[in-house]
Amino acid sequence: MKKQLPTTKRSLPIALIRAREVIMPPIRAMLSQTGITEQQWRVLRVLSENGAIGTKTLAQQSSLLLPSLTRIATTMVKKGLITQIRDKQDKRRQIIDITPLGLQLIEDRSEQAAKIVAGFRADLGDDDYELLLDLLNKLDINSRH
Amino acid sequence: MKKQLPTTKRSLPIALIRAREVIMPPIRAMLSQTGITEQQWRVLRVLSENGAIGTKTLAQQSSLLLPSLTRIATTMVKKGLITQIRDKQDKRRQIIDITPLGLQLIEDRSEQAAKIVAGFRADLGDDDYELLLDLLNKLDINSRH
DNA sequence: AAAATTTCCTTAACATGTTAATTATTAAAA
DNA sequence: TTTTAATAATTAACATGTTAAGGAAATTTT
Repeated sequence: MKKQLPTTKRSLPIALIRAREVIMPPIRAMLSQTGITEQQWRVLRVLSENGAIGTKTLAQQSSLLLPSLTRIATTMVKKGLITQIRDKQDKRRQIIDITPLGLQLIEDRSEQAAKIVAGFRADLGDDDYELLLDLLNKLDINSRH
Repeated sequence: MKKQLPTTKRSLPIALIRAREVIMPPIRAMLSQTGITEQQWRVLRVLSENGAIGTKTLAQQSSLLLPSLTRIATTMVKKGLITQIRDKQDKRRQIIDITPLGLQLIEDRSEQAAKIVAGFRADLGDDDYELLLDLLNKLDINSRH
């Protein structure tokens, strides 16, 4: 039996894009007040949770490709949001850390960001929201064959 | 009670990005054999399902912003995958249609694409797969306040 | 230890994402 | 009907996504 391609209305890749289109606008509106991008916000969030880490790890945890992070890091250093120091033990590595200014930015906006998240949670309902996160994570875990 | 921002590990925006990172590589591998991008593939899919439509509608249905579609359309016309004709009733509008070459490309790859989709469906399980799509769509629907 | 391989990161090149401004055309209002 | 407003699409500018290639330092082989 020949497999049929699902309609674009029932396509997982497209559904994931649409979901992001729904989720992001209020977050972008919030970020536009800060002068940083969605990706820069993710970098600050990861750093504030984990402290100083290598570029590669930071890229993975903030879901950025290395070439993107290289550029973003340059921008963020100029803005004074992060520092980038070469590791003395292993001179290939760069250690990135958040600055007080970066921490301040996160602090200033985290309540506002939390409210946006809470809004989506309320829209979808607590149970469905958690279920959605679980299913997305399951997709992630299953992929590590 | 002050709302807390969830960990990046439990963030919906990040989970959506990760899910896409999981889903896309095999699809990109398939597309790399065709010389078109993921976005160009979406455009062809939508056109093959709906026939000739205006640029704006096409952008919506293929989840692309108009400026992106403008550029993509130019590329695709050059490649001979689509045609772009100005509407005679309303000269502001452009009507985009798929060419036989574009249709051929879809046909040549749709079985291969369907197998990739079926693979993810199998990984997640039929029920969870449908549930995930439903939840993503629900997010979409609820957003139209 | 010299050569080959691997790892971390960067650079390059091109496509797309995103927001704002602009043009051309149509529709609506005064 | 002249002006004004709205619409469809494009252009511009900058940031990021994506793949490939490159450079420097560490690791492994021989």
